[in-house]
Amino acid sequence: MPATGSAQAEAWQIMLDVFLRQRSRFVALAQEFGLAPAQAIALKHLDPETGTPMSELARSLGCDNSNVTGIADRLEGAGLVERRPSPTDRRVKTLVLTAKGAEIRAAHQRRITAAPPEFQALSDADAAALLEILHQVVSPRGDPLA
Amino acid sequence: MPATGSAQAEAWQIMLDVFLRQRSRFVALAQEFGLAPAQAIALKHLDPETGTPMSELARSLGCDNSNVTGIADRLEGAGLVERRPSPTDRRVKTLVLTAKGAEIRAAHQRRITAAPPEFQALSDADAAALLEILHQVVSPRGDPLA
DNA sequence: TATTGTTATACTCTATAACTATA
DNA sequence: TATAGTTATAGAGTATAACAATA
Repeated sequence: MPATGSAQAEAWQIMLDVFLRQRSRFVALAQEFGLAPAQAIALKHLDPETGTPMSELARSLGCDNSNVTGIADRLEGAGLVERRPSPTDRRVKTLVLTAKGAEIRAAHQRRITAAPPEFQALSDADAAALLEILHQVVSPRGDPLA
Repeated sequence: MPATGSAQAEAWQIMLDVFLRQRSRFVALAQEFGLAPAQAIALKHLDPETGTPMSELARSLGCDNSNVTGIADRLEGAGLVERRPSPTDRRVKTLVLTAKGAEIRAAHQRRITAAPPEFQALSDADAAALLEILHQVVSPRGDPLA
């Protein structure tokens, strides 16, 4: 069923289609690293330098604090993160990547950010044009699509 | 951290970013219709004309048959689908949308396919160019990104 | 009073394995 | 033998509500 309406709407609908088709790929890739999908997303949101307070992670993930407790439990159980008390606020626990966690996070990021063949097949000119247009949609700074 | 490497890879990485940002939107939208995320995706995959055999739905969703049993239970409990025996194979049950299910499916599709403001803001020329390039990535026929 | 993290509870999604009824 | 759907079981994600410690 072809998208009807403006070119803007049609483009969006194709993007939606791409999302949907990538879903199973994302799940399978996370699994390759022994991660459940939410765990992979959580790892991605952890600051590799400073670590990230649990409540901040909850906000990044758009979920409840109580949910993060369980995700952190499992990541900690797998030896990928560590709960560290905040020096400035004794209520806060900061999730910090272990060496193993940092390694897995980086490897997963490398794999997931590698362009699929269909993107690699674009001509340089098309890729450059695509990049420029996407930059308008997701402006480098600011709150794109938020 | 800016994407490094080819324009192809950079474009892909921006697409990934858009996916991630849409996640919570998708969940919230499904919830507006009283649907869990997987239920919304299942509804989308049901053929509104003929209905869809449960095992075919399992393949579309990339999950096990046993999983579809539960999803179908809940959709049926909500009065959105009906299990109907196949006339040609007595092992098969076809999931058919009820009137209410068809309505909710259509309304949800209308909402989710509406382009976000950032896409609507593209110039007609940019939108047309984007559309053309995306068509190369997801070719109208064939197995894009599969 | 408000926030952080936890616990308890409940529901959904998911897979595996065992089962049935068909084919 | 193989497939379609179910059931049982288990683990993961999610939210709400209640709680202790801290701000």
